[in-house]
Parts: sequence; C-alpha cells; structure tokens
Amino acid sequence: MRLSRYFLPVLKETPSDAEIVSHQLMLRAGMIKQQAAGIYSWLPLGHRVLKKIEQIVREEQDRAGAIELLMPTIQSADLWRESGRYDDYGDEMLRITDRHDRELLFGPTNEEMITEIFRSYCKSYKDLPKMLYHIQWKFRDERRPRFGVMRGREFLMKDTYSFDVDEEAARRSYNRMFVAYLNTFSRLGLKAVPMKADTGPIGGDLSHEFIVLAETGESEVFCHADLVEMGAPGLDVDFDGDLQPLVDQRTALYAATEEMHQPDEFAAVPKDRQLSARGIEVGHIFYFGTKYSEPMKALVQHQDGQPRPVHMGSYGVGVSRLLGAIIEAHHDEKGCIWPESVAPFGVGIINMRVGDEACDVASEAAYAALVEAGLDPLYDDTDNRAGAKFATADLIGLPYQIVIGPRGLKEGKIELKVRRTGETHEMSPEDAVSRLAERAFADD
RNA sequence: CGGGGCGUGGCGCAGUCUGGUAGCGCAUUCGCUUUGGGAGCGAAGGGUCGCAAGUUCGAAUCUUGCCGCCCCGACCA
Repeated sequence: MRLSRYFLPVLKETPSDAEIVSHQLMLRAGMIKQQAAGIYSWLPLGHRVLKKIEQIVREEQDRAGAIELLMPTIQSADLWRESGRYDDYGDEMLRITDRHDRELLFGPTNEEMITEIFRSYCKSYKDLPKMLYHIQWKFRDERRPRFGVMRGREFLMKDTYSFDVDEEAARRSYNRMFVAYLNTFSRLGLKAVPMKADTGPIGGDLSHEFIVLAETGESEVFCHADLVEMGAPGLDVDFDGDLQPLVDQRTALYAATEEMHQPDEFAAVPKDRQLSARGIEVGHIFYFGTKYSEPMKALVQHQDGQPRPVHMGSYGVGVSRLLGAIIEAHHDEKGCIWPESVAPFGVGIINMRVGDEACDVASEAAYAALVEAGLDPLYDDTDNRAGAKFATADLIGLPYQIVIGPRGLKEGKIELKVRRTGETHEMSPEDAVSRLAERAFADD
C-alpha cells in the first residue's frame, strides 16, 4: 500500500477524552473514530488489525474442533422469553420494535439462539459432541462505557457453544477451549493467565477468566507468578487426546480475580511468587450444564431411549477488546509496537527524499520486492519531512521500517529498523528484503 | 445508577467570574526557502460558541430546561 493513496488520519495531539494509552494511541494512529458513547467506526488501519486478530482466533477455534457459523445481530424477544432471560437481563439489553410492533433485541450474547438451532436438528446422543461458534457484533447497553474499545457498548466477540451428552463429556469440550485459548492469546503476543471465576448458580470449578496483566486493567487479580511465564501448550497439541494434564498444570497454581480471591489460600503461595496486579479480561469460559437446554427443551435421546437435556458450555473472546489489550501490553512513548502476527502492515518503507531519483528508484524497487515476498509493505511516498515520517511510522507501530535516503544510498545501503528495540542495521536493499522474507516465513 | 467535570473552526485550548463586532497553537490551501527525528517566513480559507426558551438596547458570557461526551464508584467479553 502506498501511503499517499491510503486513508490514515493520524493526530499529533492526544484527544482529551481518551484516558488510557490504548485508547489514545488508537485515536492518534487513526484506527478508530468514536460515533457515540461506546460505539466506534473502525478506520482502515484499525480494521486491518481487527481482522488479523479475528483470523487468529478463528484458526485456533477451528484447530480445536469448533465449527464456524454466523447468527444475526437482531434476535426475537420470544426466544429470550423461553429461557426466562428477557426479563432478567435488564437495561443492558437494547430492545427494539419493528414496524409491526414485534419485539426484537440487539443480541448481547447467543445462548438462546444457538440452543434453538441445536434443538432443531440434533436429536440423538450420536450427534454429540458438537462445538459451534461465531464471530459477531454484540451490543450491551453498559451503564458506563469507557476506555475506548476496552469497554464499548458495541463490540466484536467470538462466542463458542459446546453440546455434550453429560458433564464428563462437557469437561472435555471445556478443556479444548481452555487449551485453544492459551494458544490463541500466545499467538497474539499476550501472556494471558487463566483464573478461577464465579460459576454462578451452577457451581463447580468449570469457569475461568483469561486475564492479561496490565496497569490499566479493570479488575484486581492475584496469582502465582509462575503462571505468567508458563508458555502456551503449542499448536501441535492433540485436541483429541487427553488435555486434562495441560489444564491441571495451570489450575493447580493459585490464580483468582478479586471476587474469587481467598487471601488464606494466596498466603500459601511462596512470598516471592505472590503476584497481585491489575488485569484485562480477554476471555471467559464456562460450563453451565442444562441451564438453557432444560427450559428450551434441547433434548437428545440417549442409548436407553430416554431424551435428556444436553450439557452446554459457552466460551467468549472479546475480539475488539483484544486490540486495546495488545496495545496496553505493547507500546512505548512513541506509539504502538505490534506483534508481527497482528501488525496492520508487515513493514514500512520510508522514502526520505521523494523526488530524488535515486531514492525514488530504490524505494520503488524495495516496495515491489516486498510485495512480491508477501510482506504487505506500507510505502511512505508522501512528501512529508523525514521527522514527520519517522513519527508516523513509530506511532502506527509496524514491526520493521526500511529507511531509504540519499546518505545511505551513496554507499548502496539502506537502513532496516526494528521498532521494538529501536536498533537499526545498515545493509543493501536486497539483503533487507531477503532478511525480512525469512523472518516472515519463519513466523508462519 | 450515585458523585464530579466538560461541550467555542478538523484536533488541542483561551475567552465565561465582571455581557459590548470570537481569539491562539497545530492541521488545511497557495507562494518562497528548506529537507536524516513532527521545518521557517509570508498570505489565505474555515466557527449558527451543543440545542431551546428567557433576561437585556445587546448573550459564547447571566437564568431555566433539554441533549451529548468524559472521569470516579457499584456491575460486566
């Protein structure tokens, strides 16, 4: 992409209504534009990152055996009356009537609808297990939206629903998502810690929140420090095998959010391993048994011929919130520092002197070569001054920058700058392209 | 939902207390000079001062009502 043809409205000054760094940087880097409280347009740069995150989430769901579908944003009130939640949900649910005065709502979540879909087609235990998911916009009319996309009213969520014959089988589905989430967040460059969460009226130990540690997190969390450094299981996990040991390894160590915190248990963690911090909830998984299948009559016939309600779980990832979380985890005073897996462009090319023939020729050649190599470059071919170009490149946080100027070109050299460390390496344009190409392919 | 704050060119702000022809910086457009970390000089364009009613000879400024947005707390992907 050529910057001169792109749509990248960067701001030099920080808008006054943004409090936390991720919100400030998203506005400054021209990623989002607020349209109302908690409602945002996704400008081209932000949209690119959002789609990359969405794709990684999708790939890991698929790998874990979940099946993608797509349900509508608008739902019928009648469906929610079946589960009893139409009245329970309260003011957070945006209620709408159509021209025929039919009662509709903008979906805050999809348990009812997926249960309705399941029961329409699945009648036998032989249809189980099943895991279905979609990635769709949700609306929750929050009392107080804040922090940009971290707590928007409209947000993009990946929600998976599992259907199993009994609790034991449901636990296996739960474990699949548990492991899939660890891998997902790891690919996104995040250290997410699973923490015991409130299971509500169902009880048991089958609910976890996945928390990214960050200063600006909304919740107070307590955990064993080893959990933060514990790597993800890895993409070669056999999801059909026994995942329980992987889960146990992580749930054995203390980790809890404020509402589940047990100070006496936490005290048993070695002093130098006790970590209390703030965190951002990026995922939440739970098993809820027959809470919806029973009232909504999602029954399957067992081997003995008796119909029984299926055991369900649901598993959510806040896709749009993840953008904020990633920036909170990866930034410096100059701007964003994207992990390569989600960077809006793979590399930036900075032509220091547009109009200078040597610079133009070298920049065009590098651009063509990087496009050819599949590195998705953003070529700054504008006639801005060097300082402004550097500032923009650092702000939008591409992992690499290739700097092409008259000074270096005299010796046939360009600079390859690594955004994360700030270090620069002089080399020939050809070397820069091949080095970048190797890195990119290694990453995939 | 309780408490606090803010709405003035695209962005950041001053002016409001004490009513009298709407200003600054950045950005934008044009010209010249510049050109390796957000350039300099000169010129130009752009604002129903959130909306409505009221007080007044006169309202960004005072009064009332409404709307919007932000922050702090209780709840949530």
